[in-house]
Amino acid sequence: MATACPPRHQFEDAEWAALCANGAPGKEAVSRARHFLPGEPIYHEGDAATGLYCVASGLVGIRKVDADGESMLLRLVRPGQTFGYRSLLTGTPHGVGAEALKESRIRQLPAAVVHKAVADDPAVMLAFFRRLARDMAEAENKVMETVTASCRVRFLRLLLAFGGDADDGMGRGVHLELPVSRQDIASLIGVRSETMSRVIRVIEDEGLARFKGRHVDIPDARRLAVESLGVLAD
Amino acid sequence: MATACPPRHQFEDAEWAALCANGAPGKEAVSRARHFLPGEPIYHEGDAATGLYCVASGLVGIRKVDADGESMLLRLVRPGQTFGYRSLLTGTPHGVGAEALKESRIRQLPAAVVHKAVADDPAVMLAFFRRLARDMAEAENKVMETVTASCRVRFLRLLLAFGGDADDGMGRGVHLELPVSRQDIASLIGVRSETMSRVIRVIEDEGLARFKGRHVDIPDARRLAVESLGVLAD
DNA sequence: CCAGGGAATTGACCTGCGTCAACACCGCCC
DNA sequence: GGGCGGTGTTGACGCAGGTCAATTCCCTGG
Repeated sequence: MATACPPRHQFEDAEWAALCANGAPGKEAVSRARHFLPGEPIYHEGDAATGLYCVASGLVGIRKVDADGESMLLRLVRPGQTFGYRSLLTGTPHGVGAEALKESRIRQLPAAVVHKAVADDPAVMLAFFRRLARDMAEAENKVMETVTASCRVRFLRLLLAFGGDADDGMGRGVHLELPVSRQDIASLIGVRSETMSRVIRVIEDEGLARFKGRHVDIPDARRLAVESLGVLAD
Repeated sequence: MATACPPRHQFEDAEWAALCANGAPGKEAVSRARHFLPGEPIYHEGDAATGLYCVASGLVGIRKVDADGESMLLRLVRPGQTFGYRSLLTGTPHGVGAEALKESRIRQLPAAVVHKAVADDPAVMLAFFRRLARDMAEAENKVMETVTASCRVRFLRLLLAFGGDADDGMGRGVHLELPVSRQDIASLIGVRSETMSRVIRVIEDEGLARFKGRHVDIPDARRLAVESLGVLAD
């Protein structure tokens, strides 16, 4: 998946663009923006939907807690992406919670505006469907991975998803920044934070990557990509 | 709308009903039916979508294989439910495969008919969105479960989902039939079949249920439901 | 500058589940 | 009947990763 995306920070999602184009010419009029601090919840599991959200800047995490209070980070929502559309469109309570992971600026579109846009233009609904289909595919991959792949492999794949695949071709050496805390990373791949530490240590010892705070240096991205495929005994 | 088939086995899904009402008055004309034997594939991962499917009778499994060839059963599709709509509507190749788990009768609606129905009536798209939202919620639950719950608990929950919660109130004693082989059950909860056998043995020893072939007797459904919540101390 | 608190790391220990291998069961065809 | 492939069961064993506890690191506020 080669991603060529320089201007990626604004309205890259089709449905949000459609909504703004459709809902109102002066989109600033209907879309309010709010500020959230790290850890601050945007909505809780079980809440009724009140609108549609879009990350203007910062980072949002979609979280779910199960019966025994165990919580897990299901996915990240990056700048330009919308979220909260599912329960808004189905009219059911949120099945997951959303919270700011970094200081974030979140645009919100009132439910009425969204419903009007959906009613006015059938293409909007299709755009949301596509978005949900992508999320669904990712969820299915996640199920497979957590069952079949070791936590080491899952972490390597996450690194790639974070941009470790941005190989500069020959410059040899990729640098990236972890978007969230290690605890959250652990939660994303479904392991304890202690295990996360150990895995990172092993990966450093193998020379696959170096970790300093949230900075990661990957000397050989190609090798890391190969390792991320799992131990398929050559 | 209920013409051809017996009581509950037909068109219970909103979107399929809408399609038939909408697409053609004489629906038998557009909806072809085919027979599949157990294990027979309906479509493969990576195939392009050619139409929409609905289980008239039998049972269908949605399967996914990962890079190393490991395969896993993601969910079951029961009579009356549609499947294959996702890649049809997004225009992308199937991300998962579908196969008959029992001898099955599958109705198929050509892509053109579905697209016309979607274009004619916006409510159809919404119905599909709702369906996908339900599937997505289940996928998210599955992710959580595989990470947090033991395989014993996951199996108990699956039993409940299979109808073990059909408590007759006072008659004390629920009987149900496993819809698939033990290998497939193992695959559904993401464990090896050997582990599956052992878990079943433990559950029998605890007196939670008795297994004979595909028949299961649950003496105390309430107790099983409690156990399925996990080992939350005292 | 130090104190305090959360994040991260490390160690010791234990167990759930995968793996490998052997075996039992059960329908099916010759 | 007798071999036989597929499905399920059982045993022995190893290890990945969870758990508990102690320690260090880092950041922020006084």
